[in-house]
Amino acid sequence: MPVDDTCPVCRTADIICAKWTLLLIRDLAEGRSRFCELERSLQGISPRTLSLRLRALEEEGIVERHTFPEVPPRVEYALTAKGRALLPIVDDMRTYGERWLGAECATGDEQPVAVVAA
Amino acid sequence: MPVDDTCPVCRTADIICAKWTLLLIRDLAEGRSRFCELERSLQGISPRTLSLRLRALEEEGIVERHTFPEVPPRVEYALTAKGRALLPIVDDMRTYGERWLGAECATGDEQPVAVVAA
DNA sequence: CAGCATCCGCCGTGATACTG
DNA sequence: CAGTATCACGGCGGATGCTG
Repeated sequence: MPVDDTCPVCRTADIICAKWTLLLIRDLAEGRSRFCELERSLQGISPRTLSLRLRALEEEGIVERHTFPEVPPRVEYALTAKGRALLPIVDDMRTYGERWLGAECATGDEQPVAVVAA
Repeated sequence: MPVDDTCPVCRTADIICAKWTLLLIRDLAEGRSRFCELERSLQGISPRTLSLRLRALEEEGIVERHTFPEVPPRVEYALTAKGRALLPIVDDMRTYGERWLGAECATGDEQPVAVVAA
């Protein structure tokens, strides 16, 4: 069900549209790096799902995993350049959400502020 | 399972992350407006899903529906201002897809071009 | 042409329990 | 702490058939 593999928009969507993924990237960008830390921050996520997301993003080269051979074991995750390159999208989505999905603006024919968008 | 309703990023994601939605918005932006036209363009979509998407976007105020009382019936869809405000996000996703998901750039530590991002 | 109704299969997600 | 294994469920999306 690839929808359209040749479409760059879809390829990007395939990566970031899974549940929790955007939040995860946001938290990673904000400096959260350890498994339990992310687990707490993304309240409600199951360890299984968090693990799946982290693994998938790692395989995409969006997240880097650093293991420290200590006891107790410590693992830290961080965004790669490819991961940080997603942040403008996240920011745009935040801006859109704030402008158009803030409260009761569902009519669509009034623009709350300016829609200049450089 | 609202993940986080208070997060504008998530509210935006809830809208555009459904399957076909991004393609649909893109096609609408490119001028395609009739049901059968969209159905052909989004090859593989079922009329049910297209209808669901269109309705959902209409309820969000992202798409406007114009009915023409003719025989055979004609209906045209178009993006509202709120819908057009999504295009920067789509563009960013396209840009990201082209830069980072083009072919074999999954390592994440080489940036294909510049990552300036205004 | 532009849909809606129904049925069904799939898989993404969550819950829980266990391991190194 | 940092996960994995297993199970079960819910809902999305597809297929088909019919209507105005």
